[in-house]
Amino acid sequence: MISKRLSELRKKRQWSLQYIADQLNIAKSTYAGYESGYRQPSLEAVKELATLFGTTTDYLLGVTNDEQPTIELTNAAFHMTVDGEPLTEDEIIQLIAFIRTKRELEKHKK
Amino acid sequence: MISKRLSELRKKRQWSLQYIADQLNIAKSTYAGYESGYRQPSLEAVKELATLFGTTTDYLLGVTNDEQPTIELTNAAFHMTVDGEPLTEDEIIQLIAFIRTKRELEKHKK
DNA sequence: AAAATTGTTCGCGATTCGCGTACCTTTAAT
DNA sequence: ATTAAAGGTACGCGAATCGCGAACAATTTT
Repeated sequence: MISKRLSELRKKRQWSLQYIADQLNIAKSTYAGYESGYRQPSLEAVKELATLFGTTTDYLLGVTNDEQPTIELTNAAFHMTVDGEPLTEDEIIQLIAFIRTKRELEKHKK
Repeated sequence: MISKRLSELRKKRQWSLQYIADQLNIAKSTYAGYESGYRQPSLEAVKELATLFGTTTDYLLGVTNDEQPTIELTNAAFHMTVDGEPLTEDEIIQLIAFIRTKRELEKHKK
């Protein structure tokens, strides 16, 4: 799974194997091994690759299929901030209501 | 890092080494090695551990420090949904404005 | 078409894995 | 209090896997 993800991400960015190897300070053949599935990257390498590609380790490992995670706001199983300030329970509720109301209005406009 | 995280999460849940070992189908000593730092789990094991603990691999690996990720809404580097429907760019902008305005009003109320 | 860059594969030595085992500590049962 | 059971820690062993360098093919650049 990770080999597929790495290969996709690298090609999308048009980066060479050598470039990535240089960024992580590993041999080209080592990184090539990750993509071919011949080798598995260390946990440390996985972290660095996620950072380099601007994605999450969950995506690289295939825990999730979203390169940028998708968040369902009605499941408050996570924390949100605006301008660094955490949202309160109430604010989240109002926010969801705001979106729902707006959508309801749009629907009738048609 | 991962050893520290695993240890914390397990203790918080009051699970035994054996219990986790059974869940992942590995030897108790193998999992114990993860917590002591004597061994590193395979990528597959990391995935399963994240699922078992209901957290993310990013947290286990120390990419993030939030067991439940914190999302800054003004960085739209991710996707959001309400009732399964993705939010549009505009909706996000309005939503942030909504929160900011509300906070501004609160401030003056005091 | 020659040179340079990129990508693929593989053998080697070194490292690290997972397991079983042994042992100590803590908890539960009698 | 004594014993049994369960939880936790440490380590040796054989097997598996790592990272690297090297050799070579494929592609791109000059």
